[in-house]
Amino acid sequence: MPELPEVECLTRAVRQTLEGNSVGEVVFFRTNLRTKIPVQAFTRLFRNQMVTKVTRRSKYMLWETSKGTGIFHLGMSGNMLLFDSPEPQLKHTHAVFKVINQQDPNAPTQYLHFIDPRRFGIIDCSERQDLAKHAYFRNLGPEPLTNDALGMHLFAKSRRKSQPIKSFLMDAKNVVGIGNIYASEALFRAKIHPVRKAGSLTKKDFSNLECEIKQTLQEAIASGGTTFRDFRNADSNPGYFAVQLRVYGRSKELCPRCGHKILQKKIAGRSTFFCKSCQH
DNA sequence: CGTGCTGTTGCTAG
DNA sequence: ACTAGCAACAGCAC
Repeated sequence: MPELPEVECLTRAVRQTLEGNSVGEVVFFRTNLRTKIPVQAFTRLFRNQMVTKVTRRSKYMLWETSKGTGIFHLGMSGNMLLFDSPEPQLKHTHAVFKVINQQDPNAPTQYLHFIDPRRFGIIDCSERQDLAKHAYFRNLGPEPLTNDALGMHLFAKSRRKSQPIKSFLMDAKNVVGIGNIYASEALFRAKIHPVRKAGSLTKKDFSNLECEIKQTLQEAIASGGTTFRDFRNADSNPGYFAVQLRVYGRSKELCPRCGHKILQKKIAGRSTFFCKSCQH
């Protein structure tokens, strides 16, 4: 499930399936997810329209047609899976999209299922051209993987902030896509203590952190790409990739770098894992 | 059986 | 202005 690497891999899989094809019927089994699904508008946007682009911004997946953009978010437990059947195959299936294969009309019809047990996900759409100004996106910080001045940006934004660096990293106004797991992981790798005041970090700290954030996310995407390539497989079940997490979920185990015990502590209500002997 | 956690994020209250 | 806390929900470990 969905931190940025999971959303990125799922977006790539959906891109393979959907780009250049169109969505046929859409069936909604429930319309009250985190927000109300605009069924009418959504149908107008996709009926007999080719999906020209499938992209990711932050943890949102976007499906573009000439009429507008479908906006999807997986929340905490969302997933998309491809099946040969239009009937729900799993509990908590909220929507099914028929995929019209333009290239090969003889190929068996496939159906993209949207599943989300905790219903914290979003299915929405917009007709506007300047999507960046949409309420979902207008306050978002830069993408961590493609921004080449990420360290400097974070340094500038963090001046005079007393907030713990971990919370600062998880705030999408500063940088998107760093969730609870990868915040602990990136800070461990950068040897920075999670409760340090964001404003106390130096330029050098942030340039180091930039590298570790990028590597952590990229490794997760690389390892997820293989597990996820085939998402027409109910076993590609919601669950994190088989990346080795170095500290997350490993309290009381030994630090892989120095052998001290890994600690767990709540920061802003979220479990945080770190090694107090090698993170300063 | 409860009870307390869990991937997100936008709103509220201090 | 900043920051912590909470709510929306199902499922799972204990």
